[in-house]
Amino acid sequence: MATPLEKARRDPESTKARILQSARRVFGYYGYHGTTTRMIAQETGIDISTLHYHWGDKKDLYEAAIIDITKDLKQKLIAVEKEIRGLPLAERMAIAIDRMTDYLFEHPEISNLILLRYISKTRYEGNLDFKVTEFTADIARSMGLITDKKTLSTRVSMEVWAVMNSIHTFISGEEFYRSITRDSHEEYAALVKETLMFIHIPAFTAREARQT
Amino acid sequence: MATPLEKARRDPESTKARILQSARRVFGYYGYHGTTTRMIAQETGIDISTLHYHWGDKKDLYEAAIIDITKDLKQKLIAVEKEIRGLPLAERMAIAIDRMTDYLFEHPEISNLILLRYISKTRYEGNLDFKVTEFTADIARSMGLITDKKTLSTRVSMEVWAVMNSIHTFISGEEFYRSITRDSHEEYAALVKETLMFIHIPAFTAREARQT
DNA sequence: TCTTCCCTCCATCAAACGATTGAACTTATT
DNA sequence: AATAAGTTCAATCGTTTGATGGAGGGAAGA
Repeated sequence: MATPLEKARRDPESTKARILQSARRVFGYYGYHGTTTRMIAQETGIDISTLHYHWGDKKDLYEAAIIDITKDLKQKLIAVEKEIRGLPLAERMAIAIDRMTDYLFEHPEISNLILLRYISKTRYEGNLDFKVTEFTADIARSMGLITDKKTLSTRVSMEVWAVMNSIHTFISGEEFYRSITRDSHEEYAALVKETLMFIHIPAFTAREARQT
Repeated sequence: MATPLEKARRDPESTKARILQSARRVFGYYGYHGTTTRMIAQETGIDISTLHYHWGDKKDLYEAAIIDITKDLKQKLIAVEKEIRGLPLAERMAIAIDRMTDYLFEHPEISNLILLRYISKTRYEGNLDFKVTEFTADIARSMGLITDKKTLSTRVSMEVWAVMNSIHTFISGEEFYRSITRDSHEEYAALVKETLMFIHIPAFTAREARQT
């Protein structure tokens, strides 16, 4: 039994899937309350009632968008993990940062929606019980901080969270930051990678050096 | 000639100031569009029309709240800078992180509102031309990354931004994060400081060591 | 051709929202 | 006491918002 979301992910040309794509972008840009169903309908090029026909009410569509971006992000993380497996720590982190920033710059709404969920609250009680824990464990394993999921301490997940959020804030903050520096997107993206590697790699390699 | 905001900051007991305080909290918690003027009025314990009498329309109040938290943050940064001046880099950063996290945990709406401005957009064109540049320069000088404001490169301001945003995300994300780990506030705060120092200090001290 | 099912839009509703009006109340000044 | 200025609130206005009902259209099968 396929959920509506799974059907939409399989057929990206369908109206249902196009609504979801628009929803990701608009929700990511303006946040939940800053987005109206009319905005999403207009972005998709359809009537509001068509939107409600496919996705139910606004809250349902929002939650579908959240789950959708989570799946995309997880998929990407698994791909990156495959690529860096076995490499030395510094190299592993450098490649992971490079790939993830590239990917998130192409899909900034992922970073936007994730950060918005951390920071801001909707006025409706959301019933999305996120599996952030196992999600974090995936990254921790990928970074070589733990060997299996059972040993994930709060301290380690905190470190993983710091690295991920550092990337997300740079992606989400591009428009704001570039409005000050007047850099091009390419300059900004290069600067982001440099800075992320400069800050995050030394901490983890230094600890590895201490431990061996 | 005192602006309305300056008057409100001088007399914290006035209705006008109490509205501003409520506005900071509610805007910070729900974001601009997630906040209604009625919510702020109720939080303050007054009627909506009183709110409009003192602060004009919603947008004006929002911008006053932004300016207010910016002034508070700047004031705190100056105080911290005085405290750490002359100390070695690692110690300087450790104390700065300690003081800033303590302060922001007491006023989480500051972190919330700052991050929300980076990430999410309001549907109204904001005319707050922020002096983020000189703001960033203050911190850079405080961290000992530059000696005077003129030499602030984009790269250095990027590093400053990364550190500040790292703190902000941990402050703003407390509720979200603790809903998973079930830690107490005290445990969380200690963990945040540890993690922030673990990640951010090595990068800067390593570079200092290379340069001397 | 007729029927059925899926999909789309027009028209519309009730509730929520930002904002204003005008009356009443308080305080300070003369 | 009388006047004026400053402040508060109940009532209300016009608009936006989320959501729905019902009519129309087109494809597939009988």
